[in-house]
Amino acid sequence: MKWKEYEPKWQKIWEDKKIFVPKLNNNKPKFFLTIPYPYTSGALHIGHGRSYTLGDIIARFKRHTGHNVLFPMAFHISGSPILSISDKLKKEDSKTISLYKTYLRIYEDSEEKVDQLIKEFEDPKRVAEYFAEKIINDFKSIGYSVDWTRKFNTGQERYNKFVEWQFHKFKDAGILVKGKHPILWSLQAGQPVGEDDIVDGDIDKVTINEFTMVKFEMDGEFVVTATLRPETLFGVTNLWINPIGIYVHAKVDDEYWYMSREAAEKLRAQGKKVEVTKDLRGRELLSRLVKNPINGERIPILPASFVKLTNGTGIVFSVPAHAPYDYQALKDLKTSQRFANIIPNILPVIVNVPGYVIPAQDAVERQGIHDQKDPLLEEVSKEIYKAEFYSGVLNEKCGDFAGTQVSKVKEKIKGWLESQNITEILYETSRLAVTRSKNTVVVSVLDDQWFIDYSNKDWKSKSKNHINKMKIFPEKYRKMFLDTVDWLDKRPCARRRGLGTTFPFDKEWVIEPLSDSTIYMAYYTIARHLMDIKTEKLTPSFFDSVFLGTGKVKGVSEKKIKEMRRDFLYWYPNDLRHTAPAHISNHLTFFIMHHLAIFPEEFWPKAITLNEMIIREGVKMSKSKGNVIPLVHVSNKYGSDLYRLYVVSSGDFDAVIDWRERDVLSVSNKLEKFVDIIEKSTDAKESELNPVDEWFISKFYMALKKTTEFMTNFEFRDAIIEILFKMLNDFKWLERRSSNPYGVVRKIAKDWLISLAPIIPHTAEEYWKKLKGDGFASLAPWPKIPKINEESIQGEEYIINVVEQIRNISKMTETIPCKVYLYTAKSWKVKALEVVLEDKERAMKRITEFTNKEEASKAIQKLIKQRVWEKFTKPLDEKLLLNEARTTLEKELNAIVEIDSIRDPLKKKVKAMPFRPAIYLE
RNA sequence: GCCAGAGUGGCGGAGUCCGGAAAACGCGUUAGACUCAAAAUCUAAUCCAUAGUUGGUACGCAGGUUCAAAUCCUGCCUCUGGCACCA
Repeated sequence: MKWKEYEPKWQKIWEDKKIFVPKLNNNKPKFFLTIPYPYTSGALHIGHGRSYTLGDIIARFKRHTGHNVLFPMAFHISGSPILSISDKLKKEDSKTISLYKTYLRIYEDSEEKVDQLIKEFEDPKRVAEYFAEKIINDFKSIGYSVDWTRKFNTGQERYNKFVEWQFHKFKDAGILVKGKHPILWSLQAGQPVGEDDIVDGDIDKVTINEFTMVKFEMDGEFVVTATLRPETLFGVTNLWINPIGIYVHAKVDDEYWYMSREAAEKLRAQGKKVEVTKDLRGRELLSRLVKNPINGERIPILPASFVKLTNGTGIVFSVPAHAPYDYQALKDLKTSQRFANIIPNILPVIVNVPGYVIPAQDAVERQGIHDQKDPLLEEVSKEIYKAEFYSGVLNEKCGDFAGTQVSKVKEKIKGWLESQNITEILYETSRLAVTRSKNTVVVSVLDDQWFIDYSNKDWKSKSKNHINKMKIFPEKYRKMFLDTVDWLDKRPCARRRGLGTTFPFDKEWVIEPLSDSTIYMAYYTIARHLMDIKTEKLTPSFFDSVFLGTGKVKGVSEKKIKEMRRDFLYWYPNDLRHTAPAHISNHLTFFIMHHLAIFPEEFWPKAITLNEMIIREGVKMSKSKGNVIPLVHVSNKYGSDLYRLYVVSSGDFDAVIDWRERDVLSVSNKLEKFVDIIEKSTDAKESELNPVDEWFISKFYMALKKTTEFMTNFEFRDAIIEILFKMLNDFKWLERRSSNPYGVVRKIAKDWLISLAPIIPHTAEEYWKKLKGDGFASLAPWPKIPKINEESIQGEEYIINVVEQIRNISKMTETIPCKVYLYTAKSWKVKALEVVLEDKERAMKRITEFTNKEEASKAIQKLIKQRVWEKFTKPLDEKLLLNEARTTLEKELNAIVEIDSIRDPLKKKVKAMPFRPAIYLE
């Protein structure tokens, strides 16, 4: 792996000569490329590297094609992860300590240094700084052509000022709103919890479900049930309570409610005033009658063991015709003496579903379920729910809602019930969850939450319009963007904890980490200037004047503002943003929509490209599996050019690629071979070209032509197959046929290097210098394609085909020939070929021009069937070609070759066709 | 559950947009060359049949449209990803 030797050298030279730090230049088109800045909580791995590598290849290719390229980078430190790392280290959480020790050992040799850093990491800023610095080195070691002079991190005050400006713009645009919002909350600690705080939160995600609480009146008080299917309220026959469960009687705001003890706690967390007046067992309420709030019907409270106290309010209403659990519980109760006379005996069907009469009963009977403890009930409930939701229609028992589909009317019914004061909302976690410090996770409702209101219709349609105009690659992701715009609603944009920018309109809040990273590409354009301006001068009107050309600025010279405005106008808009598809449903869509909300149209983003992830030996890389390859190991273990080449050659952007050592080795061998050929060619003398040499050069430029197109379209894999893998195969043939193969390569060596330079820049640079190329390979213009000699290609392919045919026959007959007879086609057949090549549609009409019309017609049909025009433009002088190639053929076949000999024992000569000589082996 | 994407040799995958000789490129396997030997490299073979440039079978399952379907349409099965406070 030679490249490992010269890679660091070139990285240093590039940096010293600042060749990737662009200056404003009006003689070239500009190209501004960004990739989301990395989050600096740990070491990056080869999967992250894939996106940055592909982005770098784009940047480099654009430089070759005459663009003035800006490719900057910065770091993200906002949000809770870095903060919680420091917290956990402070609390001496052993898991976190050992995880971070492993991270640090990637970079540090000495254990003392590791211990010292663990101590330092109790300050979150140190975590962020440390990894940012390491990531810069990692990126440099892969050869990324980044302009580092514009780097920053999202915790810096200057950047915070910029984000504040962004939020002022949102406020002006009226898309910043305030309201209630449910969040996951630690009951005992009284604070929000994130996924990383919850036990197994990363494996089994906890989400928030919205239950509807229905209040059933009983003597001026309420028995409160909870449900996910409020539309079934029309078919209620009774309530279910768990007889052995502990319930409470409590004053809730101004009413008295019965519910489980857990429910009381949850309600309190959700902002209700709850005073428990007494505890009671569920059985104490059995047989009592409550009033159905929608029709005044009096229904009994009955016992059921399936009712869970931790779920909802611990009391549910029973809809036996539609809920399998209810149906079964009722059936189980039939044997009970005590409730015999109050058990409802009709099952009111309120939803008509094709395929069912009484859905719950039908399903339970079909499955042969016998009691309410049967686990199959869970499955059956899902089946019924699905069937009713999609194909169910409410019937005449449902008042004004009769005749409508469940799926369409569900939300309406919910709203109606709420407006009638019959129901209230109860938020519930999707599963029971505890925090790492063993606190119960509940849902709390914040009532002063700030949102960005994406539901704005104009904004949505403007966004969709623009997305349709953008270049998105791979194209298949476009629909995902459009869908995201459709379902985006109000989204909380500030949080109670985490690093980042203080929310400008309420200092208790911090701007949420995805919302602070959507228009920062604009910040790059002026980042260098901002370094000499005092933070307090960076007011909203300062940014107005730089980015929008509107505000009046105090304390910053007009000249400076003008310079910044000029830089911004030069570089903006962002020509391309490259990242992973995982970001579509949030970051990338915000990126687009926020630009639309703040900037005029000429500054809206132009294009987005996306690439999938990397797995290793068939399995996902993850910390827990311990199979992660950190980016920092790449340059030592494989070398950067190999990594880059592997990333490109093993899959298109939208394919998940598999890092397999075996394949890496094979790509390494290819690269080695290429380096070897180029190396040898640097000393080779050029000589006069033979036909086979012409063939190779023509093939090269054909490949280059395709490659140029592939590179332009981001089809890097196809590009590398054409210009490297196929050319290496062709070189093998050249080596066998040509008297001076390396001299031939010498002729195209520089062009070959530049065509590969975006992908293997170090190798390109190294040999560019050896070949005495001008300046840097990284900045050299993309090679031009000369006129291609197609005949030389056709002639050589003809010979290759002849060899193949001879081998074929030899294999079939299992004979190794010592003499090979080749016969070329007769001249009238060559004429038939000409006729076909001139105009294949009219060929048969010219049959009259031949003496033997029947034979000619057969020959023409055969040629058409063979589609000769696809490979050849005109007849070849086959006899000449075969004679020229005779030595090669004899060497290849290890036999004597005779051309158009009179000896023809099997009468093969008559079978010869143009391009397909007849063959006889002896 | 909702939304999206994907199912092609022993394997990774081209080809699907826009229907027109499926399997490019790579891996693996087999044989040979070079080696004391191994690795690497090179040469050849790798769906079946065949003195050849030809015929047959095959692109998740079941249908449909068409002269022609991996490609378009309908239904089904399986897998993967995203789903909002996670960066």
